[in-house]
Amino acid sequence: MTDSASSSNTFVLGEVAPKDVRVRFCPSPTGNPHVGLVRAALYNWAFARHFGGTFVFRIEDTDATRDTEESYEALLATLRWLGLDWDEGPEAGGEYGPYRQSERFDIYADVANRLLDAGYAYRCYCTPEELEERRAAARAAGKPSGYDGTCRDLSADQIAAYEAEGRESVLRMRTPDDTVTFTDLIRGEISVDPDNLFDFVLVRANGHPLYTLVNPVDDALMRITHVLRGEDLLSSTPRQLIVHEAVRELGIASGPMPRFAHLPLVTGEGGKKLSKREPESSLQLYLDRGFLREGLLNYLALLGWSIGDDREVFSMEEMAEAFDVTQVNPSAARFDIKKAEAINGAWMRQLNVDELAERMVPHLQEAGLLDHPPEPESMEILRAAAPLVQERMTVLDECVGMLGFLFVSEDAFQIDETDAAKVLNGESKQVLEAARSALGTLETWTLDAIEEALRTALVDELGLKPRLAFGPVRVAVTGRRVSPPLFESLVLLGRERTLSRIDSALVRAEVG
RNA sequence: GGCCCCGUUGUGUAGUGGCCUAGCACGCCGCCCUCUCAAGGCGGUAGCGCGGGUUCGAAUCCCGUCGGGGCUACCA
Repeated sequence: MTDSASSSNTFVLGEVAPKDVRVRFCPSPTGNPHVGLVRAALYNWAFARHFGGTFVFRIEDTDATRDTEESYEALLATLRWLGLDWDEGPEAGGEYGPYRQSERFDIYADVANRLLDAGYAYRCYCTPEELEERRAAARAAGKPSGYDGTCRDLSADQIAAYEAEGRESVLRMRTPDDTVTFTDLIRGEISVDPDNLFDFVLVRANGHPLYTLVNPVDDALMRITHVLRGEDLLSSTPRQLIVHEAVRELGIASGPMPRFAHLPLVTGEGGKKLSKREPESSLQLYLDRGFLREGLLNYLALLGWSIGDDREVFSMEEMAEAFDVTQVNPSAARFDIKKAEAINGAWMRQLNVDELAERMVPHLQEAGLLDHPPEPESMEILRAAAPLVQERMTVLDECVGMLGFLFVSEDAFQIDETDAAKVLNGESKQVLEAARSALGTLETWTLDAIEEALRTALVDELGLKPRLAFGPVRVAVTGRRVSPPLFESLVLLGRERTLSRIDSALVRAEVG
């Protein structure tokens, strides 16, 4: 280990032994998993694996009006698919469970009561309308618009009066009159003075706990040592630190305070935070297009972190080995689909061909080109075709356009109209006729024989430039101007289908 | 409005006071290779937001300024 790495470790770990590191990924199950979420999961995973610690997966489903079971399922499926394995959490268990907060409401109720009894929190009877009015006034006056403390020190009589009135109340945390300071592992010291810390709601009027309570409480109870999360949560950290201290003072939890690292936001086109409503943020989109898990993860890792050495393509094992949270770039990173595709392309080329063939199967099935399961003969063709398209694809779904001609039935075979218009015109007729007769009389259907026959007939005898010679044949047989190498394609297609497609194209050329 | 964070080519980054006339990758442009498209090779384009300090020396430290972003809920 280098000197700088060991000093960085001291800074990051403090008194925590590497194996005792505990981090968590705790999304709320609303909507589709998006790229920012996955990046956070990845960094937490890498951090845990780097130190040989524990990666906890927790579901923050405390808002019944927004959380959905589908989203929960999608979250699990996504992490599983990506290979970001968790040590504790849903379906994995663990000694600090349950890991779905909706199953922990009794715990939060107990903590809330103890906070109230000990005076760390108090009941607030302000109505939403009243709050909104005062907020607007404060804002208009150029002052901070946080809670003004109206119910902070209510007398017993006032409380009785409100209760008699039938007013509902929320539970509010009483924020101490001290500056809150903490050291962010990425950004350094951050402090907020008491004038900007306001009493915040812990429990709704309906008795359901809020994130402000459950997040720090569970982090404390689950003995989380490091919190790596998005920068959008930076301003809630001082409040959480206050709750952490309170639960420790009350003996509800013990252990060191967690250290925080706020990851840079992942932004979209306009430089704004990528919200889960925007389609390009949806992970599903990238899965459908056939991004490789290795490529997607690799690209996401690059959004805010670098492995150094002028190197960008690396495995998750290599990332875990090298990951240092203090080296994460604090500024927001823009999601660049072109770069993501380039990294994915690098992984595509790195895959062994049988693996590549396997991974193309679902995409070909989705397009109706392969059966469930695929016929053995089809798999043979696919495996033979894989090396031909491997360096021509950036995402798996491109195999549908690139290899469809090999699997489509003859009556469903279609030629791209735009390509046909450019290449299959009147002049191409003699090319196709020459190709037809050269291939028709071929004794053996092999790569060398096909190439020689075609070159002789079209290039030598007709005197055509190669691109003009092979273009019409390519379109006639594969249906597109862009295809795998022609001669190899013909070998895989077979003599019969090749000749019949050329015949069809000839008919078409005559009509056109 | 208030609070907080951030600021190296179009994008992601390397850089932690001299190795920087700022490196790498993607993108873009050109050339080579070539049966298409890719891949590959070669070359080019473009950056330390600005202004002050500190220092023999600053992309690196300090201050200010401008710009961008986040938060500002009985969401997380």
